Amino acid sequence: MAQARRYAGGVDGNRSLERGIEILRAFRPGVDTLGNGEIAERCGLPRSTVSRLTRTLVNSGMLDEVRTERSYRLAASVISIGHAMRTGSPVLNAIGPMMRAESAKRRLNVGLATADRTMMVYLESIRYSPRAALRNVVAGQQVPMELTSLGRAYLAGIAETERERLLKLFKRRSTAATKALLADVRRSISAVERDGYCAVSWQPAVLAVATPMVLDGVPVYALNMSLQNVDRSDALASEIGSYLNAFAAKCKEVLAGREPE
Amino acid sequence: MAQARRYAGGVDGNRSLERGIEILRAFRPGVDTLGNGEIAERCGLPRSTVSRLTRTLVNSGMLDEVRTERSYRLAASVISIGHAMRTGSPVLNAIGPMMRAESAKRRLNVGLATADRTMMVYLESIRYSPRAALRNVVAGQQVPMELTSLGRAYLAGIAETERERLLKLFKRRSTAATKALLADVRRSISAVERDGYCAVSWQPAVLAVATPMVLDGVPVYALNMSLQNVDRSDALASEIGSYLNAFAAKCKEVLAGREPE
DNA sequence: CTGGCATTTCCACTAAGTGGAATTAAGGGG
DNA sequence: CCCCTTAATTCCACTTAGTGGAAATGCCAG
Repeated sequence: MAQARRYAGGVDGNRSLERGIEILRAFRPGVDTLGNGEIAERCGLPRSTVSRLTRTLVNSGMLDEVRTERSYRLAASVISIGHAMRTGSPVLNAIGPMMRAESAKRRLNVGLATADRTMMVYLESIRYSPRAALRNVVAGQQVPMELTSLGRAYLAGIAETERERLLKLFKRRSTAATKALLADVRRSISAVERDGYCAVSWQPAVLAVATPMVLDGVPVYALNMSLQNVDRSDALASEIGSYLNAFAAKCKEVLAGREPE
Repeated sequence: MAQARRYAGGVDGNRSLERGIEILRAFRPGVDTLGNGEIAERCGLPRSTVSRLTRTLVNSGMLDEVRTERSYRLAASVISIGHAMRTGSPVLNAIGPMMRAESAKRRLNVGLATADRTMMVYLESIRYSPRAALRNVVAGQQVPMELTSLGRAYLAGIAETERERLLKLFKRRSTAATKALLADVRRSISAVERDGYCAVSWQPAVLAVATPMVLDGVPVYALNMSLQNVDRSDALASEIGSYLNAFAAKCKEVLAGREPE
């Protein structure tokens, strides 16, 4: 009744399109090919519907058909759209070069990310390495929001209602240690409010420190700096934190200055 | 009549999904934000329809709304899907590391691309630089098929019917020099058939040599090697061409060996 | 405050999409 | 080699979900 009618002639959106996007999203690192049956299961859609939608996606160039195994793979078009996204991102364009410089100057990794549902996705990640190794960019890589400094900084940066919505989702999906985890997340959020940054080591021997970037006209981003092969220490965290605060301030300045194009 | 009915209850696909994808595609490097009106014009769709579809794309996380200027931007989700594509590409996974090694060994740029409609899109591009500079990856970048060695190698690798279809499209869009250009394209295709590779310099002082990679179960790819700041010379082209032929052969071997997973 | 432009909502219409059932195609033993 | 299982695709009657013109709303500029 009060149940807002989804998918009538109007306000709510387009069902087929939503479903098609959901199919594309079903492909993630680790699932390189999917057959119609598997897609139907994962997305909760009737098989005949999936069959039609995947055909459309193939015709539109978003999926490649793997005839031999009756399955599909993401097509190269998706990376060209991804490239367009990076190219068109004013935030990345403005501070990408600054991130590179900062990484070299401070001798640590510098990353920029924003949210994709309950994950954080890197727009850029500059890995510092003395020999300037090649593998710097892992743009598009996702890390879990609730476990990472990036994610927690993001949570600290968004509106409260949205934050609570997300926290509920984590509660629902985390199987174990939920209570403790959520408390830890809230502690990180408080840290951001107090110090401007939060520090987390969700991967062994990696210390990561992140801060939110709240700007006009774009989603909330998070900046991080991280170091490998170190022990967590509050002194180190606060040193990196102060670098990060200074860097974030500089970035915001630049973005405020060049935004009004 | 004979006009195959598009968009009935079946065989041809889904109209809304196709349109939604077309909207995403309207964002390309150079067009960072688009309003509904502009989208409507570019995609040839009624404005009210675009309004609904963009809303859906926002809800699905593919577009970000820029309230201040009543327009949209590609959202970060698209790069996470792009990342999944690269992660799931068996070809890129297999030969990406080989490309890196080859680039270092031969001291030149090595690229891997495939087609997105009438453009070639890089899956990977290893730029050789003595100081191992950072900016190596331009994955997702597009270059015109008819003007590049990559594109012409690709054309040489695909089925003839498809090739002729594409050539007709070039004829239609090229404003000038069509005759000469098409002849040049055909010359390159013959070169591939004769020598295994073709050489083109569509950018000043860059010599690029490319060869097709025709494999089972995946689209046709093209590999290229290129050098900056050189004069075009047949001797140089044939030297690089022989490197490329050898490298491509090695790649095909590896791919044949590890395909049957 | 008013006029012009752009976007969104409304709404009657019906084509377009849906999904269960039937059909076809694809391996895998026997 | 052929049958049998399993999965994908096509059919088709149904009707909902999407459409697009027109009206309404919202937004700036002057």
